Amino acid sequence: MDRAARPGGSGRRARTGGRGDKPAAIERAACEVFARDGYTRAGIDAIAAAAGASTRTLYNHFPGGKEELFRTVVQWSAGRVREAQLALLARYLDPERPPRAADLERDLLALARACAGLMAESRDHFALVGHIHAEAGHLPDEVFEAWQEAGPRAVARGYAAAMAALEEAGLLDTHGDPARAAAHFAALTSTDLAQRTSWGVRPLPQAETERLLASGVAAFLRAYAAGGPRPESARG
Amino acid sequence: MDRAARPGGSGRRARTGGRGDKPAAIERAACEVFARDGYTRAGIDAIAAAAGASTRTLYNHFPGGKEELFRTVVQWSAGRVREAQLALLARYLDPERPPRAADLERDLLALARACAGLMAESRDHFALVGHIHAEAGHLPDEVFEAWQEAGPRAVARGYAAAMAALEEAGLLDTHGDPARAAAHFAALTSTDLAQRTSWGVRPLPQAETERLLASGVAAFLRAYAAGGPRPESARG
DNA sequence: CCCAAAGTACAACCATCGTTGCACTGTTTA
DNA sequence: TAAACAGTGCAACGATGGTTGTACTTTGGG
Repeated sequence: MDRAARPGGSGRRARTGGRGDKPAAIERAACEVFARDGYTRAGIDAIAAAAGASTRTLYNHFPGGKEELFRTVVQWSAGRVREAQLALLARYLDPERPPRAADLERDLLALARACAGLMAESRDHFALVGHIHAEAGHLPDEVFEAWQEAGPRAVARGYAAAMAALEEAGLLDTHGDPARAAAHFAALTSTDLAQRTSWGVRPLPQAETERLLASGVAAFLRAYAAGGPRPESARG
Repeated sequence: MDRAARPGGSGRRARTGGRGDKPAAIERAACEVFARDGYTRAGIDAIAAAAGASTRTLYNHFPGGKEELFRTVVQWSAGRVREAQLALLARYLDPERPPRAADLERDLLALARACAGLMAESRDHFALVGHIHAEAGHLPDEVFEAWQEAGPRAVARGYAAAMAALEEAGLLDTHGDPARAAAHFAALTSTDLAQRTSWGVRPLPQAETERLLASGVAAFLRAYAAGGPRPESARG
């Protein structure tokens, strides 16, 4: 944590010296390597090499070794992506200004597309998530809990709130459970996509992605749109 | 493969000797250990010990070592569970005798429950699936392909056919894509459950499972039921 | 100039692990 | 009884990999 503020410098140059911030470089590299190889297969040497640092420097900054590095990276990555996801949510489903009914599908689709785009950008993060799930049985409970709280659960709460707001605006009928509706929206868009691409590892053609998202949003609206008129894509 | 028919015995006792079939025991044990630990973390010694065999015996039956053992176990497990899933599908959604409209939700829910039960029984298999996804980048493409063909894709085809049959019977409107409808059914029931339990590794209270399945089936029917009367659970 | 801090290269230690060879023990079959 | 064979215990090899100590270089500031 708090790598920004450290003893020694009142800000002049701190330790972000000439050739860049080593600890940050190590974290980035560790994220890449852990994402690609998983905890067990990932090698300290590979991480250090990817960071352009020596093994010794790595241990100087992360005395806890591989384990501390993994915990740090997981929390860091989860936080980063959570913020990005919540930002997208706020951008496409601003609770202050709910869309008109006719625009709901368009906005949800834009949101789903943006999430898919984020997934493609944050390939490393989502690959890491896959490894976290796979190794769930070997992670200390507190680490798993901390990750879930910092990442998925926080995002889920955000989506639940957005669904509740849409219901408030008369656009959705969540059938009494906004959180469930949010989970179903995720299942019909992100989750399916994640599984098909093995958490961002295997590519999926653009056209297929598009169809997947469109049909997911359409199905969601058929299941959760408020009583009124059916969405456009329900024809036929 | 073909462990049943081997040279040497015309069937009397073959090699399934007094203390049980070693190769089968090794496969079972390997499935357990690979499921629990993943490919990299799993140890040959641990597998041999769990099978009640010596390391040497293991290598006598699987000269390809760890890799061959993994490939064998993946195919074996995928085949077993695929058959079980298709059997459940045939039992609860017999294409020959589609249910009456009023019973559709009941039958789908029974199917989803049965699948969840199978997931709980085949904990090892689904944990293995998690590891396969996580290690997708390190598996030879042919292995990954073979697994997907022997498992998920075969099941998906079965579900798509079932959805088409239900549409034929006038019970569903798949909106032109039975395969997509099948994927959405899976996403709203199994997939969501799988993620919540980290592929069967982490437990989920019975009541929560039940609510998850019921709401998933209900949402699916709201999205895909044929024009007629809304399902019972759609009452606000 | 000297010091302190950060970084590096190198080597070594220790543990784990996949794999193999070997000698030995049973049990079945000819 | 001897041959054949499944199985075992044991030791060893080679490789990998996490970790640490040490001595050396670089950089910036008093």
